[in-house]
Amino acid sequence: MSDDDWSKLAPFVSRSELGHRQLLVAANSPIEIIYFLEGGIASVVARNDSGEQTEVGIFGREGFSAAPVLLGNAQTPHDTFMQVDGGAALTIDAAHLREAVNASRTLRDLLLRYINTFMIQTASSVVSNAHHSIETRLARWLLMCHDRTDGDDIFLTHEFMAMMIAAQRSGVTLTLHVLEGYGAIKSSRGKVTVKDRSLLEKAAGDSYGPPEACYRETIAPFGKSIRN
Amino acid sequence: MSDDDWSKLAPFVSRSELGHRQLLVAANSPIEIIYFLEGGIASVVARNDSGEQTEVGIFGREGFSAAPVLLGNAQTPHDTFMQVDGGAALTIDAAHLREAVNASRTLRDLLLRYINTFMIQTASSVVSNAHHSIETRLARWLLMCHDRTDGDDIFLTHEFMAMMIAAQRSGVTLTLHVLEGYGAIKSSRGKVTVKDRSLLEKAAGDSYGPPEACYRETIAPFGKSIRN
DNA sequence: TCCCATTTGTCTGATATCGCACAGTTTATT
DNA sequence: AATAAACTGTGCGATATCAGACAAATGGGA
Repeated sequence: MSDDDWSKLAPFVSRSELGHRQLLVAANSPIEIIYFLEGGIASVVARNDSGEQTEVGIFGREGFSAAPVLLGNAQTPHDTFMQVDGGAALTIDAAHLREAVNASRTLRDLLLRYINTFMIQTASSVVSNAHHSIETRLARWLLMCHDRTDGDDIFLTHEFMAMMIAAQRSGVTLTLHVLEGYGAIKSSRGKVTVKDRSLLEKAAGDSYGPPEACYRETIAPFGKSIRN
Repeated sequence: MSDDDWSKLAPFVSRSELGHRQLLVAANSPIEIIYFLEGGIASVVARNDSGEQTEVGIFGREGFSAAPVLLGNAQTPHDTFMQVDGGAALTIDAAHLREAVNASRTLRDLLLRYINTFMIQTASSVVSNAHHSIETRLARWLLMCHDRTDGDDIFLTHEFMAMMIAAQRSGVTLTLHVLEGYGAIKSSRGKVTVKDRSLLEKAAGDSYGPPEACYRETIAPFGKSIRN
């Protein structure tokens, strides 16, 4: 982000420690505060009438919770919450952000470009849920988490991963063992450690890649905040 | 759209007849021309390495092919093509549209709000592909097509629907018979006729609704172009 | 009118995943 | 140290859907 844009935002930005599983955006209620993560991973989740949850996207340091606001909607049907703890986030009032974005074309373009990569990520999930096996989906998802994590440990339970990739918990346990058999990861209670990323990428096949490529091409040149 | 915004765009807008299955946006190549459909239905489709296609979204009269452009990307990993013929579209140069959108906040807000509903639609497809049966997915998809069609006939082959809902062709044939058994539709060669929309909605359950609600709340007030 | 390409109807077995249950293991609590 | 809670390992029948084949029907073009 340019110094100029930052100087416009800075007066309204504060910092907030994020709790475990903290809700950043509640479905169907006005969005007041926007979070720009400093670390950790947040999940955007759709909840259906019977309470079943499905992940439609994730973001970390590279992203923010403002997509609906920047697209002119005060609310969204999805919940957004912290999934992997990561300390704090920069926060700003929705109203102030909207104002700044309308005042600065460069800021607007940067944030909209991110929304574009997020859309592509969601589209990628449509494809994965449609055609890929649990093994492929899990590998893809672990890669996305790894991209947004410092180090190689990802702290999550099987139950949680199951929700994220839309599978049974027992299926996740089984599949983690398979990936572990490849030597791609090491699975232990509440934690998955990435041992050999290239093996994970092999397992994910072409399910992993397009959103990341888009990010590299359209956003990374303007500031490094995602790995690679 | 306001008269003022329209007067700014009008000089650059032309009209173009659309051919059967015409490609509106080709994946991974610069987007030059934006289409605003006057009728028919277009599909946004992801193609994977093995040529398999998966639909990530559809739009009709209410939409346009400019999402990546308006989000600051000159290209996209997805193809967009006409799926149900519908005559013509208004077209405009990507560059001119971008200019107009940057000049007019009201125009920008309107188009971005549409992109928001499109994102919600895609998110909804993530959920469907994750959790819903073929019957539910097909019902949802027929409803979305019906929303964007004049009259009750939807001209499509089973093969095509299969691709759209990520299922086998034979599964679609079977499921159409089931829906026909309910009295919801009538299926004939190359055509599905909606007989009782409420029965279709019942079959779709909560898979259908959120994107449509968002459209009604944030866009419909500013100009009618989708049914209901 | 006839032919041929397209579309649809209907089978078959194979299989990935579900849905659930329950036992074993690890961590937190007191 | 004892107990409870959370998490993981594993098994098994049920089932939706796949994957593919083939025949029947339809409709447009020669």
